[in-house]
Amino acid sequence: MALDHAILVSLLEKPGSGYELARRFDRSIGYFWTATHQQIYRVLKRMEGDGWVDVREVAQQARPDKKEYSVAAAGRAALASWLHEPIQPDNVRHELAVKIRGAAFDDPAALSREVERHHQAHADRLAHYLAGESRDFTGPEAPPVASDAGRELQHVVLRGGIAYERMTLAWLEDVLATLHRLAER
Amino acid sequence: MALDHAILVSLLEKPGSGYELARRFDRSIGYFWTATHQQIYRVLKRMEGDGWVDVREVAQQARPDKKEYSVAAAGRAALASWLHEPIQPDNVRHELAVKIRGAAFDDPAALSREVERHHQAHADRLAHYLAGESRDFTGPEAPPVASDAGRELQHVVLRGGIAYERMTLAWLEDVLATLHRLAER
DNA sequence: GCTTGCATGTAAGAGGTTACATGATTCG
DNA sequence: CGAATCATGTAACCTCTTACATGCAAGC
Repeated sequence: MALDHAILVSLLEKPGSGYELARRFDRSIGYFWTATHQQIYRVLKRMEGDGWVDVREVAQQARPDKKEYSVAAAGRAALASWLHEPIQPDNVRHELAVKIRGAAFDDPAALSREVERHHQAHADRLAHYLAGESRDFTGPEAPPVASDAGRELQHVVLRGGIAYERMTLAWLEDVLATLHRLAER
Repeated sequence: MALDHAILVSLLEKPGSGYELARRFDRSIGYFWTATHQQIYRVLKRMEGDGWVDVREVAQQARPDKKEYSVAAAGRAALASWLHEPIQPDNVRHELAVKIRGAAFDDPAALSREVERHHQAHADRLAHYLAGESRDFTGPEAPPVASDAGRELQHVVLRGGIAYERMTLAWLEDVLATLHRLAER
C-alpha cells in the first residue's frame, strides 16, 4: 500500500510523468522506498481509475510526449487519511545477515570479499547523500534558515539516511574484524 | 529466495518443526528476516520435495505430533552455492519516512504521537536485544572467550541489530525535535 | 552505426500477507 | 469456561521482480 502513498507524496512535491517518478525512485524518494517503472505505471493507472490523480498529455519537442500526473482532491484525501492511521514499524530485511550466520557452516574467511563489496557500496551511498545534503540544505545556495516545512522534513529524512549509512559502515567494519579474528585461529 | 536460505541456516543451527521455525522467526532470525508460519510451511514442503531437507515424525506426549526437519546434503550444497554468490545490498523500506515527507501536506504536529509510538517500539526492541546479548554472550553463563565461529557470528549479527536500534532511536528524536520546531512557528 | 536517454507499456512468475480452518491440552 | 500454547495446513489475494517489447532523437 505504501507505494501509492509514496507516489502521492512525490507528485504533491512536484507533478510529473511515470518516467520522471521512476527516476525520483532512484534518487530522493528511493532512499527509503524503491520502485521500478513497471510498478509505477501500474499504480498510476489504478490511481487514475480511482480518481486519485489527474492526467494531462504534454507534447514535447525532440522527445516523446508524456503524461503529466498531479494529485486530485480524492488522492489528497486518501493520503490524509493514511497519514492519520498508525502504522507498524517496518521489519528489517538484511540478506547479508543471513549470509553471515550461514558462514558458520561454510568458510567464514570467504565472506570477507563480499562484506568489503557491501562496505564500498554503502560508502558510495553515504558520499552521495552527503553531496545532496550540502547541495540542497547546507550549501551556499540553500537559505541559512530553512524556509518551509517541506524542506525541513526532507532534510530530517535525509539525515536518517546518512545516519543509517554511517551505522552500517561501522557495523560492516565490526563484521570484517570478526571474520579476520576467526580466520586467524 | 532468501527465505529458503534463512530456513536452512536456522535448521543447521538446530533442527526443528515448522512451528518452532515460526517462533524463531519472531526472535533471533527474525531480527533481520521475518516470515509467517504460512510461508514457512509452504517453503518446507517445497524443500522437502526438492530433497533439501529430511523429515522425521516425532510423537509427543500431551502435545500434537510434530515433523522435525533437518538439512539434507542437497540443501547444504544449495546453501553453500548461495553463500558464494554475490548479493546486492538490500534497499531500505521505511514507511515512516514516507509519512514524514507527506506531513508537509498535512499537519506536521499530528505526526508527533505516531513518531513517539515508533520510538517506544524501538526502545523495547533494543531492550530485548540487550537482554539477549547479556544472556547469551556477555553474561556469567557465557564463556569469557567465545568458543566457536557460530557463536561469534551470531553475536556480530546481534550487535548489528543493537546498532540499528540505537541509530533509529537517535534519528526519531531528531524527527521529534524537527516536528516541534515546525509546530512553534 | 551504436549507445544512451526519454517515454510507455504487457506478461509471467515469485514472494508475501491475510483470512479461514481444525483440534488437543494447559492454565487461570 | 475462556484464553493461550502447540501444531499443521489451505486459499485468495496482493505486491514485487524480471523479462520482453516498441520507438524516436541526440551525441559520439
